[in-house]
Amino acid sequence: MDMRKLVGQNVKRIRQEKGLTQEQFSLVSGFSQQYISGLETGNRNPTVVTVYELAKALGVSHLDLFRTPSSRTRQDR
Amino acid sequence: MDMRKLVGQNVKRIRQEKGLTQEQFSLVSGFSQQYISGLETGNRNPTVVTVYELAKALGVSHLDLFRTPSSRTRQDR
DNA sequence: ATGTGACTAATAGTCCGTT
DNA sequence: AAACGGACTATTAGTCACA
Repeated sequence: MDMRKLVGQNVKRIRQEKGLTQEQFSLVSGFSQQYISGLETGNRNPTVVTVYELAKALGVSHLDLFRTPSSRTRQDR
Repeated sequence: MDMRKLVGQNVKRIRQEKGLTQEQFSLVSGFSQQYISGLETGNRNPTVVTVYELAKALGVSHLDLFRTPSSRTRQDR
């Protein structure tokens, strides 16, 4: 399991569900657009504190950023 | 929410449930006993990849290391 | 609107020893 | 058996210029 990609894909999916661009998410989260890009493409290995800040900015539980597709319930999708 | 302490307490609890000492867990996980000590006391901020490796060594899902007490079901406890 | 390469400062994680 | 500290190396945080 590639945790970098898992977290990155979850951030990307939830961000898009909220209708945010990387630049808009950059403003609300305080992270740079480039850093968010690196995260979403799975090129970053964030710490647990960083993931928590991302989840907070997205308005979801930190657990949501660690879920695999199979661990998400149908109503999540 | 202090993610360092949350992860640390979960590691400590599950390790103890398995009846492992920090030194034994050090051997199966490949992380040093000193590092595990720092983790469990909430003084470390591990990366998501590290948390995944810890979970694998403990034989649990990585999600189990991110759960708050209130997000754990009764049969977990 | 997103991704990449290069960069510095901070910190993740090591090994040594000690308590 | 668990925690603490110092010195050390590898990796991450976070940015900028640009594609």
